[in-house]
Amino acid sequence: MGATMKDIAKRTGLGLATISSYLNGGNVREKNRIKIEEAIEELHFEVNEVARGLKTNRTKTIGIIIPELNNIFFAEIITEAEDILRNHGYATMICDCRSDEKREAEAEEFLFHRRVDGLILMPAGNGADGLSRFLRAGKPVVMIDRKMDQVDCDCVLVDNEGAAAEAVERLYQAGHRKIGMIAGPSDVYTAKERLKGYRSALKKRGLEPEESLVARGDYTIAGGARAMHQLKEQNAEMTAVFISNYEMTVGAMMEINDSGISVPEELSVIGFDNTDFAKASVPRLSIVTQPTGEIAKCAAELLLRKLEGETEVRPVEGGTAEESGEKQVKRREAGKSETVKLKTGFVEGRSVKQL
Amino acid sequence: MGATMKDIAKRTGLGLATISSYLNGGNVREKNRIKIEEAIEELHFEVNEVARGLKTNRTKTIGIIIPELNNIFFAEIITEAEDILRNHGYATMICDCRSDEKREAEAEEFLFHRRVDGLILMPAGNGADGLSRFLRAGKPVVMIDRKMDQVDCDCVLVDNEGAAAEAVERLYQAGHRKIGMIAGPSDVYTAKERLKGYRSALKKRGLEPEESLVARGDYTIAGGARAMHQLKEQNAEMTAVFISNYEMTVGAMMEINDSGISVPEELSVIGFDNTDFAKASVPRLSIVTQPTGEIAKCAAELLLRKLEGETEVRPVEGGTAEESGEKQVKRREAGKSETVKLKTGFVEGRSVKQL
DNA sequence: ATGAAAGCGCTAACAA
DNA sequence: TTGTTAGCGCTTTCAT
Repeated sequence: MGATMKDIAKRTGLGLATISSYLNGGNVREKNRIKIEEAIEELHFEVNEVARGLKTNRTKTIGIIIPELNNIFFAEIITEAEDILRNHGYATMICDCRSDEKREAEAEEFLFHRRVDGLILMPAGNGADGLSRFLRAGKPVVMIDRKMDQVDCDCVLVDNEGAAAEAVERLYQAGHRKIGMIAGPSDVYTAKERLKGYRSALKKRGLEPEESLVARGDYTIAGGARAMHQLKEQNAEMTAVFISNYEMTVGAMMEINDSGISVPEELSVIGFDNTDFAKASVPRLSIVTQPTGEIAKCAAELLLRKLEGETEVRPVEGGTAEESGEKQVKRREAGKSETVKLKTGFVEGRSVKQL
Repeated sequence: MGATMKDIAKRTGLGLATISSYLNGGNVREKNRIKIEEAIEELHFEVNEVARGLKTNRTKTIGIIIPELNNIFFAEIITEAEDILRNHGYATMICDCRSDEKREAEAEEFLFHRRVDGLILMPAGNGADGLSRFLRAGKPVVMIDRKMDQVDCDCVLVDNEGAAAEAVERLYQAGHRKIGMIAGPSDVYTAKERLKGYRSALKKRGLEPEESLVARGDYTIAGGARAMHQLKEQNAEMTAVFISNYEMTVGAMMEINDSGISVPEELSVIGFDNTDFAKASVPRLSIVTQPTGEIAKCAAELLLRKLEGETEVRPVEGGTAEESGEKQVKRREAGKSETVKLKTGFVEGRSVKQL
């Protein structure tokens, strides 16, 4: 086993409190400081954060629960969040629950037992029971990409409705009138919002949303391909399609390519997420993008603010200062839960034809 | 604060040891079991794994250090590894070091202070100093996708050389003779191996590897695009190209599309990794694939075996039994470090033209 | 500025 | 089977 503070104390002839004080940046006489540092060096001492956590009741660890790590949208958020949190001394324990409610509940319990100080989660299910233990224990929870009315916690959302509406409006502007949509699962928050945006954009232009123009996918590649197939079968006159998440965009493109449809000549396409794929597609895809970095930043900051007791959360070094003009903060109850809704972006490609 | 074992003891009138015994699956009289369970229920007791970890000196936590979480290859490995480890009661702390040696060293220190029981890492740098503390403390380390002779720890590798050679051989078989390669950074282990494979495959066929046919990328999208550009500039007669990682494949495809080169008519292409992208490309890309699931499984199992003291590591439920025929285990020193080298796969697309 | 001592929530002897 | 007790390595009063 490694050396402990006790060993350092013995070695230097100093008391435990002095060592502790030194380790925590307290004042120590110069002479002693040197002695301590020598002892630490010789004994290879390294603090035991576990013991510290037990004593202070703060593990400096954040739990993150996501539906799929193996998904660029989530992975990007995690990368950024982990970076910010670690810069503030917090470790992150990530649990991938494979979009499964049961696994999600297990992850909540698992992380609670490990006494994480806070939680960032993107719920797969709708049940929020598992969160109660965190809330009861006064541990902050930030929800991402989903909104649950029964739960009182901070939320970081994206303007999904607006994003979908914008995509449709762009297609309308380009002269399209028969605009299809590949929608997501009817029980997923973001999917509902995006569908709402599609419909409202059409209505705004006096077009009646036709049921046949909406195909349900399940946010997977295979589902996207199926939905695309169905859409073409049912709508010979359709000239454009809006696909409402990344995986389905990939699937739809596969189907489009396989069936020899040429984009944008025969069909205009607006996809979702992942600039890389969009850029490498032929032709370059026009897509709605989500501000993954901003999402992570907001979530981490919301959490840190509660954790550090509302004291200033220093901006992470190197973080670009004021790009947050696009942030709309909506306070719900003073001092209580906050909901932040972020704007989406749009990357222009060559997959939309001007009619 | 939540209830502790002491509270349960008081509430039931039993001793601490009895509660502990109950919690750890020991024998407790039926009557008492019920009393304990009632108390746990009423007091909302949940074990404190931090305290347990302090006492037992085992945190049941594994550290994972990777160059980029935001990278499908790594993300897939993590997903799988996290799943297996959690099924064995281990949490995972993931540190993304952004391919930066300094961050990597920080991560090692960070995780050690948190007393992780073991480490899985894919080193960004070549310095292995940070690992010594783990090795000295007797904590198992498994290295993935990289081999460092100075370090004595388990390794899980992929037959990179063989994979590259196979790709080149396929191009040769299709009649190509001027075969280019987009290689990775000259200081990265996998990149070196893949380049070696390219060269040996050519030599085997009596072709002398020409320097101009190899362009160096840096394993990024932008680098892949640049390398592709350079390759075409320098080699008008080149009829095929092998691209040696996923990001560069995306970049190269972007460049190819932008410059109007048609695949495979004018140029045959074999890419690397990520089946989804390959399938959604036009035409479908032929690619070398890496067995991410197997890599994760091997790494996790190697770790668990050391952790659980060489006792049987139960296969995770649902894991397909004997697909491991392709696994070549090479013992280096009995009972000491093991190196596992896994075979790559190949997905046939339509990006290679038969000449 | 430094030391002594108590205790965070748990496990593990050892006794009973 | 169950209870008592002593720590795991640290922080934190409270003295000095």
